[in-house]
Amino acid sequence: MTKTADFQAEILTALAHPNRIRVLEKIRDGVSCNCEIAPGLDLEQSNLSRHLKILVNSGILRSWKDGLRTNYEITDERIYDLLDLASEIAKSNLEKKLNTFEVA
Amino acid sequence: MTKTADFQAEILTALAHPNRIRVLEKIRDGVSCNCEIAPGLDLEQSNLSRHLKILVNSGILRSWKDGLRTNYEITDERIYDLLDLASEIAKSNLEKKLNTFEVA
DNA sequence: TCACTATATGAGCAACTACTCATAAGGGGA
DNA sequence: TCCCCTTATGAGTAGTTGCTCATATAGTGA
Repeated sequence: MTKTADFQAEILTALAHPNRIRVLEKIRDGVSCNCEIAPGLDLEQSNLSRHLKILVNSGILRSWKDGLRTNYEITDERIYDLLDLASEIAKSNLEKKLNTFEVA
Repeated sequence: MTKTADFQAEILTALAHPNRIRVLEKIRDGVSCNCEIAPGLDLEQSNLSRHLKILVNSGILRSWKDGLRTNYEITDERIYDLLDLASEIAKSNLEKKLNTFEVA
């Protein structure tokens, strides 16, 4: 009874949303408080708050309060490696589709 | 307007299910037909068929017919690297949780 | 041809997700 | 103290997902 797949799926599920990926890219650039993450994402404040909560609950982010602000930090830099890999794979996928289109 | 995040999320969404991860682990050691993937997974035939379809539609698997059988093959070996990374990250996450438990 | 086998798909469903609007919680400064 | 600011949460909802049962499709061999 492999439970590994369940744990892997938990991480991947938390990552599998475009807005959460964008949030992580923002945090990657050193930004850390909620209010700095928001600009450019076009998300309702409550919606962003929930996405962040999902990332914290899954163990991908760590958060702490600093006065009014809540700050966020990645817990494991390998998350970025994973996202980069996903990006490369997605790119190859698209290139393959393009090729079959041109050949057809 | 970053669309990259959408493509990344597409791949990750396809991977983010324990049963699909188990399917991919089965396929990992080579080409496989539906009937070889099924044993041990405890999935309804129709359910397995739908999971496979999701993996094909997302470009993760390639499929072809051979008589009655349908065979499946990974399109990009880096998918396995991604799954391995997810597994390592998940493991560290659990270890961290365990530590905070012991310290508390 | 007919029966058998392997896979795919239609329909229905409970559960879940992402979202929005409205409100609550709680710190900071005048 | 009172008001303002930032973040979190309750409630409601449309859309999606994963699953099951039943049926359809299509290749194979007698």
